[in-house]
This record gives sequence, structure tokens and C-alpha cells, in this order.
Amino acid sequence: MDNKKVLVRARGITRSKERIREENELIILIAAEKVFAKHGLKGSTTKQIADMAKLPKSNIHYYFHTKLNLYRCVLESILVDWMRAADTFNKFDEPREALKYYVGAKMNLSRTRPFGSKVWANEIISGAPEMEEVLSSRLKQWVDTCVSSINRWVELKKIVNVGDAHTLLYMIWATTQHYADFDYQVMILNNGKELTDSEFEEKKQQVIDLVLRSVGLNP
Amino acid sequence: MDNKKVLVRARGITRSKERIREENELIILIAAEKVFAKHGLKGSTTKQIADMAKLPKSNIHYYFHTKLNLYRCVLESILVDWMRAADTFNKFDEPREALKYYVGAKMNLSRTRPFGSKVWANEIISGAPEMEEVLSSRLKQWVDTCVSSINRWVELKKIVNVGDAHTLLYMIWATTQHYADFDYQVMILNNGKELTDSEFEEKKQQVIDLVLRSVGLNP
DNA sequence: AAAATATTTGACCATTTGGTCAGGTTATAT
DNA sequence: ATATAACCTGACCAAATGGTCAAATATTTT
Repeated sequence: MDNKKVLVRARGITRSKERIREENELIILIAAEKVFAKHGLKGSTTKQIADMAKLPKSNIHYYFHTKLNLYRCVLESILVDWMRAADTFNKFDEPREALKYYVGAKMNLSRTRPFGSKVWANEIISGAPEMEEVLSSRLKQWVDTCVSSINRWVELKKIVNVGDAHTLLYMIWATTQHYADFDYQVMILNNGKELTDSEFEEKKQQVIDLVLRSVGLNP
Repeated sequence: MDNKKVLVRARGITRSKERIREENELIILIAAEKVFAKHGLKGSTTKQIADMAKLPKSNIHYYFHTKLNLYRCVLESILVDWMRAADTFNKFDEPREALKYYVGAKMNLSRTRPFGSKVWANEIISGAPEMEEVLSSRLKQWVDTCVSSINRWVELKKIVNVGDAHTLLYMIWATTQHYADFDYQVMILNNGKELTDSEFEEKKQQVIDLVLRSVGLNP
């Protein structure tokens, strides 16, 4: 109808094509992240994602073509946040600072983007069919530098000899991501109540302290 | 054919009905555990499970009726091993012993039954729709006694004050289960090679040491 | 040995699924 | 103003899926 068009124009709320695409892609990505987190790639349906996004199913296909492609886009978008958190590790020379801020950043990510963490978890549990390349290139590289840092700290006697540095890294990853991936279990064992923000801050500090002590540092 | 029957009888390799059921149920459970581990409940198909078990699909339905029921049976069977490992925690009064053997038992379980761990992980990540009851009754109860033990150790100054005992428990769970749930990632970061038995024993000891130090105990 | 019971399995079915497409609407360039 | 390009979506389809069933085979009981 021309009426509608004129009305919209008059109100100045016309969305440009560019904005429309941007907005819808974001809406779909957010919806897909939630659905994939809960059901994994194979277990999620495009209909579920469409319903979550409050858009017709055809619209999902219009913007992302296939479910697999949408899934890859979700993984990619999570990777961005993930790498940002990873950066904090190498910003500090002192193990106490590096560990404190890295563990803190990972905990924050678990709090702010739990669905993303779950999608990753699902992907790795399934044998990482879509992330193989990222894991063995970008992640491997980052881990190698991390391992070097940790080994240097050991040599300089700044931390205890932890054996294989990977073991420490895995402990940090696993523990911090536990609060996202297993949030439901955490809630049940917290007497059925979600962790409040201040409770979460407490846990974060406790995790940091556990990690610091685990390498022989006194928090 | 009667020939077959006679032959089989003569060789004494006739399977009794009871054995047949036992054997097939086990075969199916093992196959289902692998498939559910990789694809979750919704993502797994009865055909996949049938192929993995090398049985016709109808056979799966004959023994377990529905996919959901089979899934529940898999979870139940995992719970048995899980609770056995949990028992080790309360067998020792001294935190050093209790933690050492519990972490060791959990690591062993990750090594011997990685698929089971993955099925559980998937279930919790999905919001534990089938395990809600087990979590809030059996698991909650066990966790409560664990928390009491840990708090007592803190009061007796046997370990450092860790704040909320749950945080320590989660660290142990997450770290040990990481070697099962994320085994693919662990492999890639181990230069694409599976951990050998002796490598795994090393990691196990390193995890134990990390945990002991994290509560202020000198390994 | 025959009746009864349990196992096995291919054929079948209703429903769900990822994906297509034509025809419509809306924004933008000329 | 009109043409063009982008957005939107209901209707549709082939393939896959969980599950059923009847008929065949195997074991156990009588």
C-alpha cells in the first residue's frame, strides 16, 4: 500500500536496505546461537531458529542460505569474542597478573555469552567437524605461545613446575567454561537459583585464587 | 532351516533367550552411547545407532521401544560408573588422600568411558531435560556431603579457605571431564596424536598436583 | 513333536526436515 | 516517475526420520 509507505516516510523510520540486512542478520545470529547451544547442529531445526528470531523460515534461508552456513557464521562470530579474551593472557609479563586477568576475562565471557560457549562445546564434543582448521591453526598457534610463557615462568622460578603447561591451560578453560556450559547444573546445585551478579563475582575471585595457588602463587 | 538348528545344537553354541537379550541390549547400549555422545539426543538417529550396533533398526526398537527410552537407559548406565567414582571422595578423612583418589578416579573415568562423559555433557548443556530429577536429588545430596567435608577441612585448617566449596568441586569436575569431552581438542593440541597411556598418567598426576596446590596442600 | 513364547527383519507409513521458488512488497538509483 | 535491485514469505517438495507391523525364524515348554 502506498499509504503505509508515505506514513513510514513521514515518520522517518524507513530502514535502509543496508540496515535491514545488518539488523536481520544479527537477529538471526543471536537466535541461532541460542538454538544451536541447546540442540547442537544436527539437533537444531531451521524452523526453531526462525521461531526464536520471530521471522519466517524462508527468511533465514534468504540471509544464510543453508543451516550449515549459518552454523559456521555463528561459530565465527563467537571466535571473535573468544580471541579477544585470549589476548589478555599475553598483555602481562608477571604470571600473577596474566593469570588473574585471563581467568577473569574467561569468566566474564562465560557470564555474558553462555550460549556461544555452549555452541563451541557442542562442536568440540562432536569432534569439531567444522572447526578443525581453526583449532589446528589459529588456536594451536595461540596455545603454543601461551605454553612458552608458562614454561618461561617456570624457568624463572616465578611459578611452580607444573609439568606440561597444557594441563594448566586446560584447567583454566574447563573451569571457567563450566559456568557457561553447565549453567543449568550450577543453578540446580545453587538451590535452584541462578547466580546473582555479586555471587558470580565471588565465584570469579575464588576461581582466580584457586588457579593462582595451583601454580604456587599466593593470591 | 533345521540343519542350522541341529548344527548349532551339536556345537553347543546355542544362545539362550536370556543371553540373547542380555547381549543385544549391551551391544545396543554401547552403540547408542557412542552415537549420542557425538550427536546428542535429537541429533542422533535410530538408524545411526542400528548401523553402529550392526543390527537392523527394528531390532533397536524391539529392545528399547523408543529412542528417548534408549537414551534414558544410556544415561542411567553411565550414572552407575559415575557414582562409583564419587564414592572414593568420602573414603578418606585426609583431604590430601580424598582429593588425590577422587581426582584420579575421575581422570580414569574420562579415559575409560569418554563417550559416557560426553552424553552427560550434552545432556547438561541442553538443560538436562531428562536428568533434572537425578541432579536435584541424588547429585545434590552427594554434593552437599562433599561440601560439608571440604568446609570441615577448612575449619580444621587442613586446607586453605576456598570460599564456596562448590567452586573447588566444579574445578575438579570440569578439569577431569575436559579430557573426555574435549578429547578431540586435546588430541589436536597434542600435535594431532592421541595421548598414550603413559602420557595420560602424567597428565593425571599433574592435575592431581594442581588441585592439591590450589587448596594449599603441597603434593 | 507340537504348542507357546521370544527374536528377527523387511516393508511400510505419517510426520518432520532442509531447502526451493514464484510472486509480491519495499527501497533506491536514474 | 519509473526501472532496478533487494527484501519478504506462503506454498511446495524430495528426502529422512521415528516408529509399526506382520510374517519368518529360533528357542523353550509341555
